[in-house]
Amino acid sequence: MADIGTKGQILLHAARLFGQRGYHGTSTRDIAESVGIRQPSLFYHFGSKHLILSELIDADLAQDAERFDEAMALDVGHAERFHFFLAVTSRDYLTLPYDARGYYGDAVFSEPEFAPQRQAIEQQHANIRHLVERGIEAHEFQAIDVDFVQGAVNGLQFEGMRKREINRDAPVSKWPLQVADFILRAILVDPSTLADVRRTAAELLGEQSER
Amino acid sequence: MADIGTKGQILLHAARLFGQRGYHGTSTRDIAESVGIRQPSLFYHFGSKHLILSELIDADLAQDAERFDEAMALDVGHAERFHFFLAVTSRDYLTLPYDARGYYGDAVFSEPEFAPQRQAIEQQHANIRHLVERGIEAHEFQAIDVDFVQGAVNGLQFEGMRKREINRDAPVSKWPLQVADFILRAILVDPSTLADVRRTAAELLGEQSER
DNA sequence: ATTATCTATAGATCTATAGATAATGC
DNA sequence: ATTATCTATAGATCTATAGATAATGC
Repeated sequence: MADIGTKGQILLHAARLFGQRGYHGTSTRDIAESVGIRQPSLFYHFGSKHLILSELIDADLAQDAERFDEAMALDVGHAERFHFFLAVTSRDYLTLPYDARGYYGDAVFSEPEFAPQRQAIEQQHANIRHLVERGIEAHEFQAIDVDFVQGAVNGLQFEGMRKREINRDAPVSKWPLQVADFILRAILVDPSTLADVRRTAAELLGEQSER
Repeated sequence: MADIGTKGQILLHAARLFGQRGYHGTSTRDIAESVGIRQPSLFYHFGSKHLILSELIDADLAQDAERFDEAMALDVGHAERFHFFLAVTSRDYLTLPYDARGYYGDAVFSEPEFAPQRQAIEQQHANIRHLVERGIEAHEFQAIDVDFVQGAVNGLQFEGMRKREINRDAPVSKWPLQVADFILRAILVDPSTLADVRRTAAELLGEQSER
């Protein structure tokens, strides 16, 4: 285990506490106590409480954007591309060193301090809609409401984070492929092709470094 | 519009604010100002802040339990029963006079004051698993992980509430059937039967009073 | 000199209680 | 008498700043 320093410790403990109790349910004193320092010492590393959350989210969003580019660069069918994207992002969310549960779900994002993050989240949603639209155009996916599918993806990814937080021992390793399978089966024109799609996408997933 | 009295106004405004900013992000002063009374006047109607949230949740959970009993009493196949249950509960969540978004998603539920609600939520999850298990035994549903399906149902229902809160003008009326269709298509042994399942279930839904 | 912590505390909240006040209903 | 509000405020937070202190590195 690498030494992540006090700043890293703050991010780690803040992420866990925000996930468990929400942003407003966690005080800077809670975070400091968890890290083992005094409350004002936090402000040496972060200018304000909301910058702790911003830094956590920005890391997640940057990774999501990278995963979209990776998926777009793949020379495979739209079903395989979307399956890979869903599985890899679901896995990312569950394996991040700083746990992301409670972030997006937390209503705190409607506050003005987080306007830049809201914009990045909207970009991510547009990326998902784009993947689904291409699949529909290629007649691999049903002519389904792309906004609905984007919402379903969101809902399932949040739920994965929530479940992990509630039970740390849950068999999280199965979740990413379950999410990808579930969504693809629901939208594929021919669900019987799912086994093939899954095989190809799972290979791509295996090649990915888990970070 | 019926006169709901000050207590009803408090529930209405608190529900909206909890949904927008979370429980800890909403002060009793915020609620009182929204209603148009002074902050201490809230405590004439509710003994404490957390009793406002408890009352809101209890109403939702009681309705969910009723819907499960209704679904179990139907003399139809397991696919139709589950489709009906998903559509009707999704619709309930979106048409409640006191809006439920942010409640379950809010991490506040892990706090000790809400232990009774946690127990009722766990019962609701067990009900969903029961519906899926019966469908698997009857070979109408694939041999899918019932815990995963329960989580997917949760994730989609939360997402519906979230989307409504963000955009009040969103075409919410389509969402309940979209959720039911999406989940059924993903778990049915033979997805080509979905159109028939949907027809039967949608009729049952139409017979239901929207409350 | 720089880095990273600490103690002390300002000033702004927050929930909840005490007790006064006014209106309604017997 | 009961119901529903109000003003005033206690007492417990919360975020953030000021300024002291100690350790490390030139």
